[in-house]
Amino acid sequence: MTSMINDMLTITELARETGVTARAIRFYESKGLLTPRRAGTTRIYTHREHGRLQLILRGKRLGFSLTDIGEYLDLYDADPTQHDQILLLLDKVNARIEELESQKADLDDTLNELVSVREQALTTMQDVSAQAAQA
Amino acid sequence: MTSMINDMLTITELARETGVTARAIRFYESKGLLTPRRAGTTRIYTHREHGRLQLILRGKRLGFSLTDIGEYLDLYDADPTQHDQILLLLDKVNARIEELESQKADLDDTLNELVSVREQALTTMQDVSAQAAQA
DNA sequence: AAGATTGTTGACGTTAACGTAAACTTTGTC
DNA sequence: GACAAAGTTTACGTTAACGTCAACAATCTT
Repeated sequence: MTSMINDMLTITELARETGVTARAIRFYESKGLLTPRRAGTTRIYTHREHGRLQLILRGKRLGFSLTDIGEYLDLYDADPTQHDQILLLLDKVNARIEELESQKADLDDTLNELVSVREQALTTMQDVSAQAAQA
Repeated sequence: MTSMINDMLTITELARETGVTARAIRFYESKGLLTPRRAGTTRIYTHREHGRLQLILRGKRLGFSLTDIGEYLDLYDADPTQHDQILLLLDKVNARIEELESQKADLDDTLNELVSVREQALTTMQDVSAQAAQA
C-alpha cells in the first residue's frame, strides 16, 4: 500500500512508527482504546490515533493495565459541559494522581537503595585492590 | 496454630501482616524469591523473609515481573568478595537505575498532564456556575 | 480422642495481553 | 488481468501470576 497523504497512516505504517505490532494495534482497538476511521475495510490512522497510541504505550511503561489506560484516555475527551461528568472526572484524576504519587515514592526509595548498593560494591572493590597493592 | 516466638511467623500470619494470600507466598517461593526454613513440614518465616516479601511487593507496585524482582533481590545477597560478581552486579544495578530514571520521567509527564486536566475541569466548572449566577 | 484449624502438595482454571496461523478479500504493480 | 503485498476477521496458542479445588497430614483445642 502506497504511503498516503500526510497524517494518514495505514496500520503497518503506524506499527513501524511506534514500534508495536499491527496485531497489538488491532487488539487495542478491540478494547476500545483506538477508533480509527475506515477507507472501505482498511483502517486509517490519523494524528489523533497516533497520539493516543503514544499515551497507551506510556501507560504500559508505567505498569498500568489496558483497562486503566482506557479510563485514563477517557479523561482527555470527556465532555466538559456536563457538570456531573466533570465531578466524576475530577475524582478519577485525583485518584490517579495519588496512585502516581505513591508510585513515585516507591520509585525514589528503590532508586536510593540501588545507588547505595552501587556505592557498597564500589568501595568493596577499592578495598580489594588496595589490599592487592599492599601485598 | 499458636503465634510463635517473636519474629517467627507461619504462612497465614505472614499473609495477614503483608496483605497477600498464602497461595501467592507459596508461589513466590516456587519461583525462588523466598526460601523459608521448615519446622517439619511447616514453613517458618523470619524477619529476613518478611523484608524480602516487602521488596517483592514494592517491585510489583513498580510494575516489574517476578523474574525481574528475583534478579533485583539477588543484588542484596551477592557475595561482595568476588570481583567479577561485583562487576556483573554493577552492570545490573546501573541498568536498573536507568530503567527507573526513565520510568520516573514518564511518571512526571503523566502527573503534569493530569494536574492540568484537573485545572481545566475546575475552571470549566467555575465558568458554568458563574454563567448560572448571571442568568 | 475427636473435631476443627491450619498446613502441604498437586492439578486444573482464569485473566490479561498479545502471538501465530488460516482462510479470505482488497489493492497495488507489472 | 494475473500475482504479490497488505489488509481483514476468526480462532486457537502462550506466558505470567496467581485463584480455586481436592485430598491428605499435622496441630490445636476441648
